[in-house]
Amino acid sequence: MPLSQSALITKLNTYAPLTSEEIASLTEVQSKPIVVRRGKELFHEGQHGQMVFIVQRGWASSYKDVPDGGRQIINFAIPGDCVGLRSVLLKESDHAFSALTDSTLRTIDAVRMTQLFEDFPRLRAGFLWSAARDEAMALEHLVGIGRRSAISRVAHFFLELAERLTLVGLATETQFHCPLNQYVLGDALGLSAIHVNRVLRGLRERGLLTVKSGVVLIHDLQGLGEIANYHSLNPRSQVSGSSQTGPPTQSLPTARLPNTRSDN
Amino acid sequence: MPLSQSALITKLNTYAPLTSEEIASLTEVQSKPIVVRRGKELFHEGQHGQMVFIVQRGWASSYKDVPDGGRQIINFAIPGDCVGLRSVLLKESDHAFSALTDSTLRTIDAVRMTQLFEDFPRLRAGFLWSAARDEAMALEHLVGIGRRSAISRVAHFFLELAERLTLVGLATETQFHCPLNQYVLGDALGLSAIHVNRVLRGLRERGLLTVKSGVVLIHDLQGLGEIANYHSLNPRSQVSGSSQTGPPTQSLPTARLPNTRSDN
DNA sequence: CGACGCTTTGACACAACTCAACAACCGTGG
DNA sequence: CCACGGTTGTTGAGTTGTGTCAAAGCGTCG
Repeated sequence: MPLSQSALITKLNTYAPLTSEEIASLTEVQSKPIVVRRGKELFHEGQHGQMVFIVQRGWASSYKDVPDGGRQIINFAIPGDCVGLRSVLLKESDHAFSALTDSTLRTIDAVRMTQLFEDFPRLRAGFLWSAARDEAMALEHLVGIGRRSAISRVAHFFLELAERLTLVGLATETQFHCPLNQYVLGDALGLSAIHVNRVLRGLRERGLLTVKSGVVLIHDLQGLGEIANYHSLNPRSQVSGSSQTGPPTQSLPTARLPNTRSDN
Repeated sequence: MPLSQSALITKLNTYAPLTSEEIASLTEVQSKPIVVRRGKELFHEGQHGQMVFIVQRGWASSYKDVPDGGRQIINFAIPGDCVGLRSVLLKESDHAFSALTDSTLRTIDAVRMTQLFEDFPRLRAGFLWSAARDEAMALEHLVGIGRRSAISRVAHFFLELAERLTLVGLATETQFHCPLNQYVLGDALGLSAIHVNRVLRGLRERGLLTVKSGVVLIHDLQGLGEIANYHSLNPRSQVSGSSQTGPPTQSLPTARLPNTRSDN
């Protein structure tokens, strides 16, 4: 069984060990591998998406277009990731999904997915748990864009990416391949591509991280963790961004409580 | 049955009509109403939150603190809203949750919730659908903060709020009560309170919207919809922000595709 | 070789933040 | 009744982070 196939299983196993029957059924409901070229739109916002995609090889992204011509990337999907669960629940997709590189994916039809979940409640629980985890990442993303400086955002992004890639064996402690150019990074981080460039230069000059021809080198995990104030998704591999070190990059406003009675 | 109690049921009914047995059980698993003062923290980030909160009266907020002293509000909970489902799935909460006004809530214990979902799959489906809807809102929020100008964000925020409040009978077409001060708004919208003030002035001067002593008055729904580029959560009550009208407030960068082959 | 995609840099503009001060409002207590 | 402090809203002046525009450098590939 190829790595990328087992990636999803490994992930679900983290939640609760799967029986061989569950694994067999999960494999069985999946379509044959689909190979797509980079740029291929798998589904668009508003589409009545009745299927889930599982990435086996390559990178993809979930995003929303804004009418002014820009877009916001919500999440990058890497091998082992499952995209579109929420779209199935909502009957129509609230975001678009495209391949960033040439990729291989499998799909699961919504109906078969539903059936699978009825037959194997533990699989349902596992998928829900995985979806909850993705949502937690999206929230962290929200906080980053809303309340963190550009440099902190970028540092945070690469740390999270490194951790995710490590989980599926696509990164070592200090380096990984990353096919995202600065335009794409900008769209993900809510920055202009040019500013991404400046921030990357800053990180490079501080000796923290280098991005060169599609390869990310992490020179100073600790230092990055401090700038990013990164908290690992996995409790064990905590980077421990010491919360009191260094001058705050930027001080941000704290809200006082509203002083209103409830009269609803 | 008080309005606020029926709000959740109404919401779930939108997904699929509930039987009286389902309604009875849903009511039965809930705790007695809990009355809290404004500022009360219901749970904090990282807490092993084994319960779900349902707001009956008052306003609350989900948020994450950032170490620099700022925070990002993820969502406001209004009567009928259910908070903490994801926390139950993840075993620990990825955000904090506090009352913004004096409020009344009910809780559902995680264990009883699980049992309820096993007994009534349609209730489970309803809750999941509701959660998916909340997440769709959070994503829209993400896009707003990442890719929209301040004025567009604020306009969008109030339109969405108006729609949500209308659904539970707490707003009319043109006005509603809103206990959020400018500091809180800033924390939600990724802006400083002072800038919120300036943006509100802008909206007022354009004759679009007024906020005065806790009451929001919408003067020009159409105009707001255009600035916000708002798309209704409910397909029927579309505000139809005409996508081609007016000069773009701000033009934003579009990413080109990365030119990298997949070699994962 | 030229075309293309991507990165890098500089100069400049502007949106949003900070600091500081003041005004309006409200409940409390003298 | 008025003085008071606390909270919130308003405004101005100055700063800064980030976006825009423009141009050049540099691999890679056909």
